Amino acid sequence: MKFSVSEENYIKSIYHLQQQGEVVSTNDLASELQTKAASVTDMLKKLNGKNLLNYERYQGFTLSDEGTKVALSIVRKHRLWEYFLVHELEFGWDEVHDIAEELEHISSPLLVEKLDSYLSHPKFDPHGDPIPDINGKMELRKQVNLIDLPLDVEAEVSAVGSQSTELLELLKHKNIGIGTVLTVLRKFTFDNSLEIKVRNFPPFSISQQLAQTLFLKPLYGSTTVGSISK
Amino acid sequence: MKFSVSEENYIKSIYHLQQQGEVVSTNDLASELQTKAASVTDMLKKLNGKNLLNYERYQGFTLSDEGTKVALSIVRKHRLWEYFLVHELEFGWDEVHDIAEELEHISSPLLVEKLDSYLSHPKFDPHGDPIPDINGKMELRKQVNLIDLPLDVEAEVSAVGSQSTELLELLKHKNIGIGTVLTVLRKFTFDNSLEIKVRNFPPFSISQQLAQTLFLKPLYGSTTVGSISK
DNA sequence: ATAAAGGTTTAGGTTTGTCTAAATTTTATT
DNA sequence: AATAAAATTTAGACAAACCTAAACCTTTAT
Ligand SMILES: [Mn+2]
Ligand SMILES: [Mn+2]
Ligand SMILES: [Mn+2]
Ligand SMILES: [Mn+2]
Repeated sequence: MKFSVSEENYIKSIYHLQQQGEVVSTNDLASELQTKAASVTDMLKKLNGKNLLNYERYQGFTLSDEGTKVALSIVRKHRLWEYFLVHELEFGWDEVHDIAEELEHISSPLLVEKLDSYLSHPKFDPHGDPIPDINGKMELRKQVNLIDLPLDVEAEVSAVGSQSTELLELLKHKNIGIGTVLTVLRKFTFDNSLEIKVRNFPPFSISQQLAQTLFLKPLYGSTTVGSISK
Repeated sequence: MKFSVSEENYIKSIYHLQQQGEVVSTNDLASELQTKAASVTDMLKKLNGKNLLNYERYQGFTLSDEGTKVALSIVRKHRLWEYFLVHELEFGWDEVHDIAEELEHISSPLLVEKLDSYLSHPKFDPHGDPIPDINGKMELRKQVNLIDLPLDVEAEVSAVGSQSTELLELLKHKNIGIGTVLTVLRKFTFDNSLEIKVRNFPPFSISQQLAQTLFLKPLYGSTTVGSISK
């Protein structure tokens, strides 16, 4: 089955929203896709007609098994292309999202598999998110939100919770990226800000908003499953 | 200025038709794009409104300077991606046209330039066609049609006149590709077929239809400018 | 020179994906 | 339980890119 760019973008967005809160609402999807609720309803009818959704009027919706398979294949393409752009073409990890948003719709399955081999079957994209294999299986990296990281535990930044330019600009300024190793020195309850330490830098502080978008993998033990971004 | 996939496909097709016969007709463009003349007229009005064409009702049309610039940038992307697919991803040169037909519409100019660097600024695509540089300039390879190649002159296949699967299947069967060096041993006037010799193979014969789609670069001297395919 | 043929454009529709405004259903509040 | 608020769907329109059929030019042939 072949889908339009629009259909694919809807399917992928539903997939991402489901990662957070099980059932998805019309308004949430509209705001995710920067469109209007009425347009979403139209598309829901179409996708439901193609058996990609579990959908009951007024009750929210989720992807069917078939829909999930389609979503995972788009996510696979998106993350493989991001990996290619960063590791082969030398883009910055903060520049690749919009380009991958287009490349993910190229339809050749053979292309995807050749690209995957060419890149030696990478397991994670440049934002730390796992790349589904051809069957939709992917590694679940054990991640902790920075907010939940205990004091003095060394951990490596492994994912960021959004790809907004604003966030990536701030991370660049603070010299934080995927792979950065840090520990939390203090937590301030007044504003939930954190004092953190990165090797070779003096300690500095991070706002609650920023900490909430960072996911880390503790270097020794201490495992929790966290949420996952695009 | 940003154009839709459809607009870009029209612009590129007009460019290719112009390479053959100066002014382009509605019907020719319709058949090139596998669409109907009425649809072509609709699009001509649109492109003309954007100053991409020289168009007068009933009189045919050509690309304006602006239109030519747009066309060359799409051709550049198409051929760079084909080069990438063949030389990096190990596709056969007969498998890449349709994928490049999609990739050529990815809109990031930075991506194109990074890809060009990554590939070390190739000058010709896998079908022997020249790749325009960022300013639209490209090498004009001196080519002769196989029909016009004198007897016993060694020449290298440098371009094929179409990308149809049927043609490429036949070329594969005969072990002819870009780079193949051959000489013409005899010409038969009855059916215009040719007896040719490729190094390490016994002589074999080629039909007029096939010879007409092959363009070659003589290895010593003997220069003519030939036409150019996609 | 006129008529026929061929090529091109216009008129009027369809599909896809979007929108605003109005109607409907669900959920929250008193 | 009734009402107000919020979320969702429906109704009706619109632009893009197609289509068929009919009308309109241009070219070719008698
Ligand atoms: Mn996309
Ligand atoms: Mn990513
Ligand atoms: Mn194309
Ligand atoms: Mn080519």
